[in-house]
Amino acid sequence: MSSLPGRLGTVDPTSDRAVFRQIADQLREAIDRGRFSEGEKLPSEAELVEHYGVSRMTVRNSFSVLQGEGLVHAEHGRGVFVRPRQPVRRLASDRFARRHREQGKSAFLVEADAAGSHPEVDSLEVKEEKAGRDVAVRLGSSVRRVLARRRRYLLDGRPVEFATSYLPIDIARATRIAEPDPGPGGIYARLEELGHRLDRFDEEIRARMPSPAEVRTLRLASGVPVIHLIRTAYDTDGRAVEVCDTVMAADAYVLAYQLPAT
Amino acid sequence: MSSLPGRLGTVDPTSDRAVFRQIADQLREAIDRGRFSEGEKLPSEAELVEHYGVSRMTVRNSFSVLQGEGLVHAEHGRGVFVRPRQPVRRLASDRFARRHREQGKSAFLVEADAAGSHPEVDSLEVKEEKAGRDVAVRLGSSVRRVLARRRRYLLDGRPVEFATSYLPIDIARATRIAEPDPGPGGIYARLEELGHRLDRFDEEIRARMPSPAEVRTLRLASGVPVIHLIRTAYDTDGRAVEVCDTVMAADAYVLAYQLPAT
DNA sequence: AAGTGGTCTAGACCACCCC
DNA sequence: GGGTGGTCTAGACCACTTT
Repeated sequence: MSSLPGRLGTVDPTSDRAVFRQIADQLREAIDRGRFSEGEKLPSEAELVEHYGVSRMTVRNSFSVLQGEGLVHAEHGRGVFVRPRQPVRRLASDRFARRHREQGKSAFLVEADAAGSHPEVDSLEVKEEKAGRDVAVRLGSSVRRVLARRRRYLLDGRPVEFATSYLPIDIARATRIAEPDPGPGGIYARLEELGHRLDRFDEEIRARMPSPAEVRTLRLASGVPVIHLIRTAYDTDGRAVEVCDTVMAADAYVLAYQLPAT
Repeated sequence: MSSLPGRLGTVDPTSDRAVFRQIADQLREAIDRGRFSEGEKLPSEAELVEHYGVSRMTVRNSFSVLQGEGLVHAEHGRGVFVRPRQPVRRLASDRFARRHREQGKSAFLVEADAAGSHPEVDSLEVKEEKAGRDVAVRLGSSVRRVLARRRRYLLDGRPVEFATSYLPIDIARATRIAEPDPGPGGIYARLEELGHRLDRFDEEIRARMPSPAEVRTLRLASGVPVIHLIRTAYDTDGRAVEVCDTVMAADAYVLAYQLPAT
């Protein structure tokens, strides 16, 4: 006989709770209690069909519940696995402090190296374009054209973040900012050299399910939301000099802020 | 004939892309382009079965894709509807500033009133308990027992946030903090009166799919993630005096932080 | 070749909502 | 009562992974 009865119970077809929910409940509890550990393969659909005496669609339905919760993921031809918790990248609110800018390398690379991960940046694209609505609202409606700097960040080969910086064209055109490599300290260092001493950042944070495009770009498993962060940088004249739009795989990030209790 | 051809196309069963994904793509695009507006009912399963010439499960499968993306929600016996954008509550990083504490009412009530919404707080529970691991880590491992203050926040009848404050028992026991109504300015005002002048807050932000319990408590639609915020308050002695664990319906919130570019 | 999940069909019965 | 979504069955064929 199957060894499943040891880890899973039975279902009650007469219960008010749908059978596929009962199965999902049992699998969820087994995972929570560690009876299936991270990365471990769950019983196959066929095994569960046999164990519970239900049709295959019922079993698949219960898997889809767990996938929606981000608890498991399916691999075609291999099985359904307990989703391992991802290595988490911690983003501190002082990550743009001037003192971190003095070194040559970007915050992302330095940080990841320190954490023992292998960081990469790809899909670098720098181009002029028309400011979208969200960008124009934040840079000021007089800004029609912007320089957009897009890049994707990867950790140990896994895409974790996709970011686009938008800068008013009158500030960025024909400067080092418009080049793929903006040089040591990144674009913030260049902005300050251009006379735009940075004064403060506004950050807006939302969370939502990803669009199909985001699922592709970040290779997101089902049941993984994204954190959408929009940062606006202001210089000491109060002018918005950059809007950075960042979409992060939520299972890879913790954002940390330190606030004074003024 | 059905009037659907005007808003929806046809599918290609020989395509590599699964039929239910093609249908989901078309519905998504129609929604994005406003051919179905917020709150509007999508064609019924039966209509789509007829229009596309596929089985009902295929249509349902495409609906479930869109539900997972948080784009639509189904109402039993009524239909499938385009999810309206929720009224959004903006949480500013200075919401705990001392100047906001002088008034009598809680930040939540004042803010919501100002925004023209009807705020409520319920499920108020105040009790002593053993500090959980996450709480003990932040309050300091010497803190074994805590006072827990739980409450749920609603906006216009919709639950949007569930929060629990944990305070070291030696600070909170037998004070106004241990009462359901902690009085004007809330527990932070009481903490300061007790000699714990607040110095700073640490906030950690994560996003993930909700647990079944959170789905119930916040009456979350499928495809809506939660924002999980853990705030630790420190007094001027550097002691952690409160940990507040907050779970928010992600579609109801934007978190806003203002950071100095030091 | 065997086992796995991915897609799809064609039905069935039920529970809920609205007229 | 008629329309809607919710659940479930019992098959079928396919694509992918592993042996």
